[in-house]
Amino acid sequence: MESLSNDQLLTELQAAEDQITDRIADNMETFGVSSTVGRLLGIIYMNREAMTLDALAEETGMSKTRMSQVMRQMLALNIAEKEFVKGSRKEHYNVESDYAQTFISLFTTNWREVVSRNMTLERRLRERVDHMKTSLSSETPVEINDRVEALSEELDAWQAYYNWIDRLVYFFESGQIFDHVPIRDSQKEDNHHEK
Amino acid sequence: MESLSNDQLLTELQAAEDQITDRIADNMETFGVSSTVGRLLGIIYMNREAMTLDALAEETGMSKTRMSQVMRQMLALNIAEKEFVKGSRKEHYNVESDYAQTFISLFTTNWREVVSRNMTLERRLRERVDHMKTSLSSETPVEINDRVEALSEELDAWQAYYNWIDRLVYFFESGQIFDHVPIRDSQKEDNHHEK
DNA sequence: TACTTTGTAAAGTTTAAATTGCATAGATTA
DNA sequence: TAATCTATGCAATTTAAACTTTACAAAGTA
Repeated sequence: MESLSNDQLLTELQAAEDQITDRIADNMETFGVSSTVGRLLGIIYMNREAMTLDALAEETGMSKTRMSQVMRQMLALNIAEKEFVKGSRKEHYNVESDYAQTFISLFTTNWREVVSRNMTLERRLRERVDHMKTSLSSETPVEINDRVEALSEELDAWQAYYNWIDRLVYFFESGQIFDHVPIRDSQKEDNHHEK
Repeated sequence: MESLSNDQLLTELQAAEDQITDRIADNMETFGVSSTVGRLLGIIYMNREAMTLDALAEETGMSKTRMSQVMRQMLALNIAEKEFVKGSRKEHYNVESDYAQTFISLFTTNWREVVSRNMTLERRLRERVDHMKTSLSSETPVEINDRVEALSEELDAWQAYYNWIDRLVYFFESGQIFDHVPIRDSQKEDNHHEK
């Protein structure tokens, strides 16, 4: 294989770094966030230090307004933070540099929100079902009785599920997950679990 | 509070069931699938038995073509399956009725795909980095040296991360997660973890 | 055989999301 | 105080996704 000139090396480096950025962006979509969120995460991460909105706009070729919107979204998702840089008035944004930590932030932020939305509705529905139950009598058609009963059981299953997710989120957030699935695989050679 | 007539009960039941379906659909978006996927999941789930494309189209008011598209997607995601019904030539589709199992199917399907896409790229990139390394010499500018080194370390971190996700997926898929976060919470009274 | 029924591909349309350009508030400097 | 610069709200536009219509192949039925 040919040895590479310095110029070729630089080109290769840039290409490889860009591919990593692209893939980070790509993977981020699995969390249901827009690809630009992933793009910025990749760019700031690979830059290895905090960046301004202007720098990001420059890098992506997008408008500064969009950069502002996306960074705000990332702050809300807990995967970026503002960083003070003395001597500069501009806001500098940095991202979590630990992949697994980013995973956990996104996972917990997303699901915590779902759990919250859900438990509220569950409480409201349960009140209504209880009300229905008090309206049942011996003259109520059996079909209706069954449906109310089924609905009540459905709410139980529902509650159990969201309670499970809630505990799951905590399992991740508290770091307990790392006790059972450690970052570094203990089995060095055979690092793939059996089929 | 007023007691409800049978007609009112039926209306209330329908309203509650619809709200559950809607919320299932809503929550499904957290997995990054379209809301219609969630809608169909909710409808078939609440129907408690397999449904045909025509029935789904009827229920949703959408075209049969769209139902076909979405069901195919759900099969790919492992959250639905075809079910043979004798005496009918139509295809009948059913869905997983266990919430937690659905969660796991979606989680593992999505991330397994990410891991796969990723490991392929990682291998290719590593070859190229190795090639770059052989091209380095004592005359190579230190800046280039550093970047190659940084890239190489980045690939290590990357590999460790995806390997972690791979093991994480297995942790869910194999059901080990339930050993540590059981479906039914053991602490009945205090079923919320401390802040 | 011709005639239905079912499911899906291809192409076209509609709807929703992402993105931009402009305008402006707030903060900083001179 | 005016002059300047940053970040963001908002309306307008572009782009991508969801969805529909039409068309057709495969398999069944009469």
